[in-house]
Amino acid sequence: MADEIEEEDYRTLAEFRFALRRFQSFSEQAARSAGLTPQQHQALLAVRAAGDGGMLVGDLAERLLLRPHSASELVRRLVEHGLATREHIDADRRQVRIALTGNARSVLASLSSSHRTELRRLRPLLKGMLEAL
Amino acid sequence: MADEIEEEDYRTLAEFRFALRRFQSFSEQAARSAGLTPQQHQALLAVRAAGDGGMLVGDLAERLLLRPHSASELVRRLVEHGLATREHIDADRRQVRIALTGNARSVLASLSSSHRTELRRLRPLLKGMLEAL
DNA sequence: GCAGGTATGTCGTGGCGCGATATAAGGACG
DNA sequence: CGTCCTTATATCGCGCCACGACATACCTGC
Repeated sequence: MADEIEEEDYRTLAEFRFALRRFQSFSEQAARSAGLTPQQHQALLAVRAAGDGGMLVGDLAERLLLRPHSASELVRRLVEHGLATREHIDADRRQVRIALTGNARSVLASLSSSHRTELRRLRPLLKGMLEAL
Repeated sequence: MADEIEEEDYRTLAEFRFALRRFQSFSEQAARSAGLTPQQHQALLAVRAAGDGGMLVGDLAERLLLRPHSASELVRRLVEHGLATREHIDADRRQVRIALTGNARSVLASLSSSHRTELRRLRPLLKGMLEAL
């Protein structure tokens, strides 16, 4: 498909993936140091980014590219760890609104700050790799 | 740490992660359609990018950010699926050189081509997100 | 030639997403 | 206002994969 791939293209693709893995490895380390699994961190970020109205379980599934029932399990683990609360909404009592606890917001603020710093550090590298494709 | 994170920063970080997940979801789909797990795809790419000399198990671990024994298991699965061969090297018989089979090279060429196309498609989006950080 | 380090491999475990299935609530329509 | 279909979330068992702990083979300094 498309045109031919040359030796250098393989190297470029491999380097790009290596850079992504390093970022994700940084992120995973940071999350675990904060007492979260990487998925829990992503869930907190997604909910927080949705704003004060919070987020429904189905919306979280959509943002994390998970099946709804997997998002449901993830939310259950968040609640177990005191990071989120669940609440049936009145308009449609099948739906569940997720809200973050104060502790979760605090942990996420710290994680987000270090992530922004790391991403700014990696930005030139990543931009260079995107050029090379 | 660093300075304060605002609402918009959360949204930016969340959007960036969402874009990464979409790329990885694309990649995972492509790999599975080609009969590979995502990790197997990454292993093939790393070995191929290392050039004709092939790659040692430990080098693969380093590039995939895995523990050496996890890379060893990954290579075992590659061999099981007819995607790679293993060979002890003469200079140091503890070390194992990995080489790709013709089938693996063929599958990887196709995957790499579609990945390059997809990455070029995503490039403007990703560059925009890097700017926004 | 052996003590200790290094490269790879084996085995059992745990976390997480999924498929299949369940529960519960809303909606359409007679 | 019951029947049936759809939607939103939840439960359960399973499979995959990376890991820790440990094992094995081999190299290397002294």
